[in-house]
Amino acid sequence: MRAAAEVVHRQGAERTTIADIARVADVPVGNVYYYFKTKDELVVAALCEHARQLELLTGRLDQLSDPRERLKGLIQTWMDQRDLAARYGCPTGTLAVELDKRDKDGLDVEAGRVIRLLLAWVERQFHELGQPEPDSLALTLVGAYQGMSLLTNALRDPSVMDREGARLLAWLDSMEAA
Amino acid sequence: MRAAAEVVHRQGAERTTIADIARVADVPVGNVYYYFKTKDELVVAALCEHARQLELLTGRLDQLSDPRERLKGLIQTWMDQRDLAARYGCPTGTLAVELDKRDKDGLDVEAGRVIRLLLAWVERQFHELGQPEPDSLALTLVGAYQGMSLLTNALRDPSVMDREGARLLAWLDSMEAA
DNA sequence: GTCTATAAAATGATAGAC
DNA sequence: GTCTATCATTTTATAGAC
Repeated sequence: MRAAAEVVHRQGAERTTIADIARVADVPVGNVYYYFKTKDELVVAALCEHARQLELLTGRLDQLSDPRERLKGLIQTWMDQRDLAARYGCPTGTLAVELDKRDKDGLDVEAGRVIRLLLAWVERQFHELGQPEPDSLALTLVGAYQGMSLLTNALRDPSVMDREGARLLAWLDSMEAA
Repeated sequence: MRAAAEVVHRQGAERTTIADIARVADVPVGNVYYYFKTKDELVVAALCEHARQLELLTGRLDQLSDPRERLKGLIQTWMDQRDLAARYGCPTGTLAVELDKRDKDGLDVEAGRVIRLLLAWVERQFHELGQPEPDSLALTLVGAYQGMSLLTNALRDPSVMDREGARLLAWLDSMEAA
């Protein structure tokens, strides 16, 4: 699953072959099919791995007492991954983009689920901050992150992440506490 | 080229076969290869088609005398395409995400070029508005668009585009003229 | 230039020995 | 549970008639 998440992030779901994942996981190709009946199940596994990473992160941030500091910690984590983002973009966002092109199979919905997880956590922080429209603010913050990840990636320029990240931090600081 | 742009937007570059494009263009598969030696050349063609559309749009907007109105017209155009964005995302952005996963072939750079085209035009408008850091503002505006397109698409919810678009319009209106 | 038929390659998936 | 060998399918790309 870890290999799947890593390779799918780097190469994209469609370009990734079972052989690619098997090589990174250091097992023969046939063996993969003992645990995952289809390639799509591997993609779901990659998605779950990202969800798990997100829960680990928000769990750590929840230790902080101030919701504003939690949000700033989230943004700082994103900024710390600027180089990875410049090369391969946000793992969840880029995978969602790819899966959203599909019909029929419910994989497109799966990708949305991880993003909803992030949105819900961010919304909770804004709510605790006493903001009047926490859902809209969450949309703006997560949207800004996905947008700056995409531009960082498309322009191959990590400094985009720094500049936009700094703007978001200042934005949070400028908010009135309730 | 029009068929390529359309199908690649809907299905993504990797999932799109030459046969898919040929069917939409209503020509036999073999004929496609008379004009495009490889599949990648078709992807480049789709990209050029998007660049052409962008130039048509900015050309129309340049007729407006006020740069602020030009930017608002751009955002309004994006909002008008909310339903397409909810189903398939931003044509240029989603294609860029996919091509950025590649190595070696220079196709990843090609995708960045179209986005740079948009960034440059937006930056020019902010410059004419007398804003001190037009490049940063352009990054913020285009980033916001890419982010809200991705969320609109991942959540399959056109209203995301409305809410975030309205926020951007208000943001533009709140800017001091120079 | 247009089209049909087909070659060539890549890759998802399985069978069966161990 | 692990691994090798292989099948079956899809898809890129080409050959050659018209």
